[in-house]
Amino acid sequence: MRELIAKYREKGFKLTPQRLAILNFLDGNTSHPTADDIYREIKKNYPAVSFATVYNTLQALRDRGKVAEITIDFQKKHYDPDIRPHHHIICTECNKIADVFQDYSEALRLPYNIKGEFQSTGNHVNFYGICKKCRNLSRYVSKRENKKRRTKLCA
Amino acid sequence: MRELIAKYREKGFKLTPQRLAILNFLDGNTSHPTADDIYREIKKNYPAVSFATVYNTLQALRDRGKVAEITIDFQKKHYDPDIRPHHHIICTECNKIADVFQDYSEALRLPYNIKGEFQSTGNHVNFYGICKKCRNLSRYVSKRENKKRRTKLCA
DNA sequence: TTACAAATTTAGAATTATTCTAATTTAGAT
DNA sequence: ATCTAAATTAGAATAATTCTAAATTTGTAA
Ligand SMILES: [Mn+2]
Ligand SMILES: [Mn+2]
Ligand SMILES: [Zn+2]
Ligand SMILES: [Zn+2]
Repeated sequence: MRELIAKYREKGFKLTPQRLAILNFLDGNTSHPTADDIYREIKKNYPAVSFATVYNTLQALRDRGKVAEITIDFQKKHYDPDIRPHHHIICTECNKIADVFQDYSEALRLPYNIKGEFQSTGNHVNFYGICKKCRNLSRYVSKRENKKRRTKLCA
Repeated sequence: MRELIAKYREKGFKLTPQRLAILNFLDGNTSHPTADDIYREIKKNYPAVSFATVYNTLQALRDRGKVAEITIDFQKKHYDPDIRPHHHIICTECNKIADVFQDYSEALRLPYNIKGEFQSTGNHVNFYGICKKCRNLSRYVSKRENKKRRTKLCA
């Protein structure tokens, strides 16, 4: 945490109590929170905190490459304080997200027709699945609203 | 197109002129349009068409597994009338999206720790890159707003 | 054909996530 | 202690999407 502070103080990143709370919440967090998740958490200790502050801080961190936004949820952005390259798996029942640390770059070669059109700079894999908890629940629950499940282009 | 109509008429899917226009626009379309793209296109021939109709139709198609939504753009949903399993590459400069038809499932094995927690049902790869057009442009344009580029968890 | 119920269309309001604004406060430097 | 740039705040603005309720249309069956 000490180092965190030092790390951010450079580059005119002012450290306010609100920001420290946000930084602290994010540090080592593997839950991929949304802005709202963060807001509700920070509000516990800083009841006057504003939504704008959360967004401002996230933008500041994002612009400095300290958090990543992940494209996995249709409704809202999720933030990831772990900026090491990695992938994600999301439970299609409860939307729980987990990290997948594994480099597939070697295997993810683009087909020739694409290589002519695009110069690839990176890749990110979204895995879909059912988490353990939901798998157990589904024993007792009839598979309702199956038709409403989104069509995913899953391989 | 004849078959398209027959295909949708089953299951109480009523075919209105507006829907036919949408179906027609989507049929074989590889541009991954947003709801707004579709709306603006349909409006050319049906100036009175409503946004709600576009969304309603997309929902109906989605619920019947006839179009997929793709998670690649932070701002809005893109729709894909091609529901064969495939992946995408997006230009980080102009957001152009292209299809990547290649099955990487064999290589995309989950690490053991995840296998215990999730039962995987599918995967989707987002590639990032620069398209040919933007690559050429960038010769003449200074690399502005480089700092504002989002941190992507690219491998 | 005609009649009809159920599905669809529509304008506009509502909702939700995110960004912007402008006045006030605060952090960090001197 | 002073000062300025940066950060905070409430609330308004924006943008994508969904909802509502009344009017219209479709497909079907008499
Ligand atoms: Mn992660
Ligand atoms: Mn596609
Ligand atoms: Zn789950
Ligand atoms: Zn491009």
